[in-house]
Amino acid sequence: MPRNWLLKSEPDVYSIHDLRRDGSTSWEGVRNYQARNFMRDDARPGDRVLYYHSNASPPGVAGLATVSREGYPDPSARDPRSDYFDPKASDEDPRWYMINVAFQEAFPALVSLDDLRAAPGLEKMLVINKSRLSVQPVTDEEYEIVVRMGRGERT
DNA sequence: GCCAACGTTGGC
DNA sequence: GCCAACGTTGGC
Repeated sequence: MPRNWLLKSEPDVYSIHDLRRDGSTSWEGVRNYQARNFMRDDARPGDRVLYYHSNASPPGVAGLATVSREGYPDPSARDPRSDYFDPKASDEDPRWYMINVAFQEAFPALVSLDDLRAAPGLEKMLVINKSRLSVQPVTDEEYEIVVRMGRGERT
């Protein structure tokens, strides 16, 4: 059974439309231990992804993706020229991990954070309460509700 | 191992 | 651009 995740990206940096253009991408640059652990330990190919635009107006879920590669060391942590360079990362201890994600679909209209807050069944979504976590698990029920909202289906 | 200082995230 | 929330760092 695939798991469900919500991944945040700032659309000015890398939006769902960039992902559609590229087909897939490596999710580099996550520098938070809880988010890292989810990618390193739990994410598997075939897991389902809600693609969330943060720092946007409005913020919200912009589409769907899938995990296309399980967690592996994030090379940007070892690259001194990268914005994501971490001098404490090493070959023996990569410290930071990333996954690959593949484009699935862009919603016809954004499911805004306000929409999420207002939707029955989403009261416990982490994005509403633990808004800073950039990789977070989503329950099957939450996933289905958000997908229906994103596709404009009536419940 | 505590906790103050600091840096970052992200909604507004 | 502001700033509250919160994660991380480092001195003790």
